[in-house]
Amino acid sequence: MTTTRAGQRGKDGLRERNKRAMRQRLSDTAARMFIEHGFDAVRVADVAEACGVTERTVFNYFPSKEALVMDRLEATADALRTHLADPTRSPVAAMLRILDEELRVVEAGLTSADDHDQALAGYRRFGDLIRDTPQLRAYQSDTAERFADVAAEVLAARAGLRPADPEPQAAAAALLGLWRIQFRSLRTHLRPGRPIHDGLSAAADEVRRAARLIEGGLAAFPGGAPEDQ
Amino acid sequence: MTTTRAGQRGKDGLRERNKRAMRQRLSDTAARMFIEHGFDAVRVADVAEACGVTERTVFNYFPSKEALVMDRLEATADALRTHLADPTRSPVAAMLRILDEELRVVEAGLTSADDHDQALAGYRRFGDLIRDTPQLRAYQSDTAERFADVAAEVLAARAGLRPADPEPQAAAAALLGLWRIQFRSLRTHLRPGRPIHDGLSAAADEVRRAARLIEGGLAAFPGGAPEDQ
DNA sequence: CGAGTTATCTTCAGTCACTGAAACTTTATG
DNA sequence: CATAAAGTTTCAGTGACTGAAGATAACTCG
Repeated sequence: MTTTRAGQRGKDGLRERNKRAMRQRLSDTAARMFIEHGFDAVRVADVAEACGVTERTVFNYFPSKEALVMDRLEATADALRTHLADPTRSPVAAMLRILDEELRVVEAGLTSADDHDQALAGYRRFGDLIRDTPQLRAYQSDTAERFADVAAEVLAARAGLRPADPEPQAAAAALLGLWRIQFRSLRTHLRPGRPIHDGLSAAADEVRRAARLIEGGLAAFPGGAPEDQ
Repeated sequence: MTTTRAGQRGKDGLRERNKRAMRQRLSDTAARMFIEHGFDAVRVADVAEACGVTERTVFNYFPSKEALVMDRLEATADALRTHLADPTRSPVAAMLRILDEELRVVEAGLTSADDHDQALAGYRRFGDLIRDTPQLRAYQSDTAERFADVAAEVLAARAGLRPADPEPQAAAAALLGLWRIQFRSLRTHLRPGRPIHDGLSAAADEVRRAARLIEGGLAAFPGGAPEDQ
């Protein structure tokens, strides 16, 4: 069994580099084409041809047409596992930390571009693509559900409960709500012409408002409960 | 334009009856076949053949293979619109009411059967089918997301906010979490051999525990926040 | 009841995502 | 360089889903 040497397995090597490059190229090309012509109007074979490979090769890299562009979400699951487990912060505080980190990633991506407005427009078009494509929204909500399962697991471990117990489940659902709110809020407030930092803090504000509500409880929902009884 | 007379449009008539019967027959047949052989092992054409119609006809009745068996969920959206809007109850109380109603529907369906254990086994197998079929889970979480949008809309109207505001969004996410918990809880506690009413109240208890948490706020999450600071 | 209108079903031909297997090419290793 | 491993292409196929045109059933009205 002539196997790969332990010293360089997994990282360097021309093979690995090519693979990462091709993966990125496929994803970027697909995003560009989907944005320009619409998700349904572009066949996987088209993306493949545009990258000079076979359709089969695309499916060797990505498990589905949707994953071609939604792959980026997968990073969040790790963040959930890492930060939610920290017992020195409340679950809501931990989630806010995760979301703030994502915000900073977005900020870095946008401000590092030559033309901020152009970068913003690109970000926004990608958001539009997701919003306008049922299959991508479905993919996203499926991902969110997996996130919720991860969160429930971590929270249960913190609290000495089982993941299937109602408290971690309910808490996970509420926390994942914050994630969605930030996503939606970014789409709302990040727009060309508006300063990036401005939009980001507007989004962060809305997330904080939501966080305050679920931290303090829906009993405080405006116009909600009859006070007495 | 010789159009249908107003007096009987939409309800009676042999045509409408046949249509409803065929729809039910397709759905039931599909559920039975999916449960027996697995979702992927049954082609839409198989379901069609078993019902003596063409594959094309199946797709005239249902927009997708998944909808063939997941159609039943759609009723819940109406309940959300109706009950969540009631301003005399808190959002959580209103949601509990909706969930309790669904519980009673399940109870009625199960206790009305000749053999309770058989009915329970059938219910459970259907739950297993959903749990074991990624495409059906995806369909369900997509449906849940639409529910959340409805809930956010209604809650925003109650509170004099816009549906996109963070409070209704966060509240809707938390409330929909309760729906999922009840679903999961029913699957856990409803099992052949256990009295139906027993399983139902166990499920109701878990939902109430979750409701208490989100009503009072995640600040009370066990082992959660450091008390001071 | 019979003719005409309309809704629905069937047939047919096609698109496209996705998969498995086998031949072939490129990269890594001794 | 020889050889193994990994990656790519080619090929052939499955199955969900769609549009269009013709056949059939059900409803309307005279």
